[in-house]
Amino acid sequence: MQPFTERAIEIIKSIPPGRVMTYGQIARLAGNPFGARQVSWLLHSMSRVHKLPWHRIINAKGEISYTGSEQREMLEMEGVIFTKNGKVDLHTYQWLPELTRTLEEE
DNA sequence: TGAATGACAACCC
DNA sequence: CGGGTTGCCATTC
Repeated sequence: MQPFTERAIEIIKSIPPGRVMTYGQIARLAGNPFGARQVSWLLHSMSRVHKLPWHRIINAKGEISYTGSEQREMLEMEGVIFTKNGKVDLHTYQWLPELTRTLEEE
């Protein structure tokens, strides 16, 4: 298992409810600036054994990629509001592990 | 071993 | 803003 994978998993697991992250964001934090695709691969591959909040991972456009799942509903259930375009306001809901506690304290 | 694929991203038109 | 193209990386056939 590569460090990238482990770190990515750690990051994903650290995403609190009602928050989302983009593939690229995770990839960079995990050490692979261009590993956005590996994150997606990682997700549907590892989510089987690991209990990862895969539904909190969306693309850079703030939209759901894997339509055909209940991802959207799951997020809405956690308090994420979708625009009429079916997108998420990243500026509001994107999770930033770097800053954390300071900003997100309500 | 080489080619194709993927729950993406950035860029260009 | 939408659609098409290119780039990057790891996995699978």
